[in-house]
Amino acid sequence: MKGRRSFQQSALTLADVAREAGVSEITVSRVIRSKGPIAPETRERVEAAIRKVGYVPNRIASSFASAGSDLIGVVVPSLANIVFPDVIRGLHDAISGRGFRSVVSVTDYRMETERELVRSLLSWRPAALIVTGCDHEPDTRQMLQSSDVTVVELMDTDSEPIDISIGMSHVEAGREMARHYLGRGYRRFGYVGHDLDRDLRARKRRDAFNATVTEAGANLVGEVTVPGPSSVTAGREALGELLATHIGIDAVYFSNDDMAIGGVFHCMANGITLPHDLAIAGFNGLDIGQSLPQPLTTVLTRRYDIGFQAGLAVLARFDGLDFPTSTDVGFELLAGATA
Amino acid sequence: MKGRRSFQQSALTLADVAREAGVSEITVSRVIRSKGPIAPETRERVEAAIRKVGYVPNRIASSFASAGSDLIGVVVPSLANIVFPDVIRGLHDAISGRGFRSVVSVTDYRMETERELVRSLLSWRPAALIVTGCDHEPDTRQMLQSSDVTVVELMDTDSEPIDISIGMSHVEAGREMARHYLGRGYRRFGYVGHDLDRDLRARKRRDAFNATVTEAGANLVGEVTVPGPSSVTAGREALGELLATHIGIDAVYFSNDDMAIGGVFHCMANGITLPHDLAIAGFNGLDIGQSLPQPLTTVLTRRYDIGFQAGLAVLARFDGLDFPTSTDVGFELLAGATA
DNA sequence: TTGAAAGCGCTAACAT
DNA sequence: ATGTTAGCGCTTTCAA
Repeated sequence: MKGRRSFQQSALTLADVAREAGVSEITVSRVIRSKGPIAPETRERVEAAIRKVGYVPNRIASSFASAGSDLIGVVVPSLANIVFPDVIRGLHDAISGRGFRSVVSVTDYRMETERELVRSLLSWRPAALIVTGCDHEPDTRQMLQSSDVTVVELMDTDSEPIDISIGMSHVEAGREMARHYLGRGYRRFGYVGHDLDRDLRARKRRDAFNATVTEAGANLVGEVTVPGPSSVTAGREALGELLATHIGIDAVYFSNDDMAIGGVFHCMANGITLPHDLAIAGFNGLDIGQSLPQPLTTVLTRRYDIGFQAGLAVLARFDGLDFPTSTDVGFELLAGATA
Repeated sequence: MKGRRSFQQSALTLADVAREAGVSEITVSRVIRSKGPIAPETRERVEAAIRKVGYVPNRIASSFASAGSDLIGVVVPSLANIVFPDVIRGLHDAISGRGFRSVVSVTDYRMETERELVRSLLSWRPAALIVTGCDHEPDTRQMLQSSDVTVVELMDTDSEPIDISIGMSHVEAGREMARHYLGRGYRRFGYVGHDLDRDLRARKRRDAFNATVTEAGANLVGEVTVPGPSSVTAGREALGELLATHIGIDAVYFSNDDMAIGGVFHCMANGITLPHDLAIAGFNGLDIGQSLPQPLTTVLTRRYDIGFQAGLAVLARFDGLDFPTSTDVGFELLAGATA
């Protein structure tokens, strides 16, 4: 059976390899890091010795000695839908080749949790810290600012960045969908969302949507928000509730595609014809929404790109290069067929 | 602007806090780790000093000194659908409270990549290494076996575990769906899948399904597999292709729910009535499939549980407790309405 | 191109 | 309840 505490490991060290190869520790170290001048012959001998004894370098020790790690701390609010996994995919594709690894933590949309995770991740002396959104507790902001690590704020470019921000304007996305609806003649609106006290970007979109339709003199007839996270099931049920309790709604804005797809399913199951009887729009542009018999009207977000750009930003900083303070990856309104 | 290389950090150390609080370094260390006896009065003084100077502990140094980290290496094949994020959610919920962090890496279903990631993660002296599946390159298996870390293999219990395995039988899942179809009188089967050379668990399900229907004397009429990863769009197109090139198929087994939901959408868009004209079944029991106007026939997998149990296994080992070598979390056939 | 010496910041083990 | 000592395995700096 395996050792229990995971700790004490194959106690092989540089010294063991050095002895085997008949060189000094520092030479082995140089070979491993491909740093400094090494005679080809020496390199081969050392590499053979490493293979022979089965040496696994100790990154804890090397990070310690060089006062910094190749870890990148990542703080996301949720892994419950595909949005943040998409971001992380993009990040990995940018950084993996350079040997960086991500340490992912999840806040569950709680600001206090974010603060503790940032504190904890900072203690790993990461090469960078990537957080979600631009709204943080004062303490969190303070820690991020006063630490010397590269900080990347993702998703949202509606506020001043701490260091580097990469994302899009959620205010603009909400406005854009409102304009789309208004342009198609819809006037009596409903909203179906999830927990807006926590998901501040969804709130921004809704507020901007509401402001825009109100300015245009249209009506906000009703709103249903579910207490928990977004899901297809929640969207389906919430639309049922909205339509049961409010009459005359001709278009519904959903907090995201998961919720909106649930709305589409409610309509399918209840003989409501889209977009004739009701218009539906979401946010994110998920593959599944575009694969529906009638493609979902939505806003395509470039989630993978956001993660990838974040990775490039970290690499640029690591290499001592400049990177723009704020990068707007933009979004695209997909007209679809549901509105 | 921020320091570029992320490295040199607020050079505060235990010594600074110790000086401020008028105690020794080890006392500060004990307060931080809540370890060993500390006078309440001393604790307060130290905590005040930590706050005053803004000390952030150095986990690299502490891991180094104590010969092991609180990091848990996680190797998954993909983050492109919700399955592995669900696993990671479960894992986080089990371990976060104890201060463990996960270092997530993605193989993209490549065995060679898995080997390199395992090698790299091992060098962090992790508290545990969590990998996906029970099929690995000989080198990988060797590294995992000879290292002293706790190894947890996820998802698949169809082979002998290296150390601890948590999952379900994919062979049994494939058989079960075949029996379900056969029991309902279907006899002419099709299969729609994604890249089976890489996704070995999907392959196990298909092979078991095929074997079972063949034993029953039923026909495997045709199969379409797409080269890339699974997706709703791919499933929709692939079913179109299958039906265009093979006649007389009355039931299709999909490699997973993403693909199957695409199949459902193809049917919706082409006037194919489920399950009268065609039966469809998937695998995973995603929320969205169950929210369809006709709930998808599928096998519910306990992904979150698998991750959570993996976390419990790691904690148990860390605490020097036993944990079962193999845990089968089982699965549940959801009859749904599409088959 | 290679090596020797020093030390990174913390914790384990052993006093007191 | 607190302190002293030693050292974890590597990299940095300086020397040869």
